[in-house]
Amino acid sequence: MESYLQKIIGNALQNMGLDDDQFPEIKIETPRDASHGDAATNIAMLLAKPLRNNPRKIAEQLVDEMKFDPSKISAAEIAGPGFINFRFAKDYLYDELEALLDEGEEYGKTTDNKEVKCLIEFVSANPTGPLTVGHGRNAVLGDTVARLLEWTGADVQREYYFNNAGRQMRVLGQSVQARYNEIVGAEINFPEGGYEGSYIADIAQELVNEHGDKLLSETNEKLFKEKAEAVIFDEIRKTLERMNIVMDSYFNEHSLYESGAIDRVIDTFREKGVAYDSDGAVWFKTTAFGKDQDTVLVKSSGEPTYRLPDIAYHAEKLDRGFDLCLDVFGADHIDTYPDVLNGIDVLGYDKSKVEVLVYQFVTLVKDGKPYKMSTRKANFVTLDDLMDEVGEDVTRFFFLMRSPNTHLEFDVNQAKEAGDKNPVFYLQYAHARIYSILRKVNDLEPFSEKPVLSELKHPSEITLIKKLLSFPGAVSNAAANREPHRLITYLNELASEFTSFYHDCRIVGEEKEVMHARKVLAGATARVLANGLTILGITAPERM
RNA sequence: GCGCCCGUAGCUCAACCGGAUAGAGCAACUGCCUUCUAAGCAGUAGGUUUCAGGUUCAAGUCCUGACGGGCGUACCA
Repeated sequence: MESYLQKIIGNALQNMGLDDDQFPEIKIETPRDASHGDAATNIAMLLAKPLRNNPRKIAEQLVDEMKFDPSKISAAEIAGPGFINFRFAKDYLYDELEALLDEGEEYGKTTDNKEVKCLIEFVSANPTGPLTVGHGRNAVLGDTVARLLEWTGADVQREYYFNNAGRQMRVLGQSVQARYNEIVGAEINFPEGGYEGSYIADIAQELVNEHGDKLLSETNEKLFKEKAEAVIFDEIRKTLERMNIVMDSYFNEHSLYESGAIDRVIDTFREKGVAYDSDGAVWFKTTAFGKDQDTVLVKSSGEPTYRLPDIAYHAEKLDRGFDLCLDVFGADHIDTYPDVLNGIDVLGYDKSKVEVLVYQFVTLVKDGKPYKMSTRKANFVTLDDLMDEVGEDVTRFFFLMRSPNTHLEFDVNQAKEAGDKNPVFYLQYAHARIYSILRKVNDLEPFSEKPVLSELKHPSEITLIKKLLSFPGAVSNAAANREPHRLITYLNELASEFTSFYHDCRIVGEEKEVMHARKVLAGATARVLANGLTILGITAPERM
């Protein structure tokens, strides 16, 4: 419809004696207020200055010149300072509704990102402990953006990047070793800044069960570390699965050292003159890119900082042939992003293929009070705990509810409410309610013939149809902005339009043709709700 | 100090590329269950979009400055 309108407006402008390059892009938007029609353009106002004419006069002339198909557009009106408002013909709505029904589970898919090979890296928590609420937003956001991209035609790979070689992992191994020693009654050497969570003791206990006290002879933490990593990763995978998230690949940072990718970055940086030695360390000349200070790539101890593998990792991803590499991370990592982009740029990659999705922090609120969390101090709330308490659907929904770049207040009390205080149920309830009606109608009346959709003419029916038809646009808008909450906003509006229809128009007991058409409309609504909830990774129950 | 994000109803937040009368939910108030699910619906009330300038036909949205909050600013990840 949008391209159709652009075409007829373009033709009209040419009839007025303007060439293609003499007028700006014709933008079609949906007016906020339904009384302003179904689509509008501001083109007359944009032309007011170049044509040195009153926008309303231009609009009048345009409408005179415009030739539209009455089976698609029923009216074009001039309003306000010079908007041209269009109204869709009912026949158009019925045709599109029929197309929606044909597409079924596929309805809402677009080709915006067709042929785009995309890698999205998210979660990427090192295996030092269970996933926490903080990781939750990352996980759900990443997965849902992945789903949105898939719905718009992209080929998406989900990747988890981790590091099992650093200092933190060593401390983790030492922490487990200390607990092991504690259990078998030997001397405890709990490391400074060690991990205090109870899961550490659980892992140690497992080792005791498997090996008794034979591991007392271990001189370093290696074995303990490996066990901890295996156990923790297993838990992380389970937690993700519970949230409907399945990774396609796990990428170990360490492989970048083995493949020589790290050395190649340093070498190239030296060649290009953006790396130098000083005080025993290797520095990246980030001041050349506008930063206040240069940045250390390799510490004087010989250990690289995380920036170096980050750069090598992004180069590696682009080597794998992705058109788009998305990173999801919290606001605290924002500073590394420019370094990585500048780094791969120096290496000769197209940095426009790398895009970062930053989200702000989550505050867990319970009984009106915020929680402070740290994995190391073990005063965190795990994602599993949260899901146990409020459920998987609610957890996903709450993480997606807000724009990624605002702080998220996760109110556990509100999330726990099974009733009207909880926004998740509103969508699920509308879906279940439709199924309840459909069950009833199917019992009463088996419909074999095609519905007569033109029976749908009540304002609530028409409004609902229009809302259903804007679903693909809502998906593509959410995908383009990488903002799942936009889809939630849409689904809330849809559920609300449905309840108005439910309120105004009965289905069961109506005259046969009307009942049939309304049943089909309700079914289409359930379809769109289900498709939307699928994108969000939330179930669409048939009974509640 | 510098960089990034944010400031919208009592609270939590929407508002697509700058568009027409700034919208929801919660909380408050008034009604509605012998009729398809009341986890719902209809309605009332609630706003100088933090402030001051600027850009233009049009600013919550863009620019400058101030104020307030978050995060970062490590030879930590």
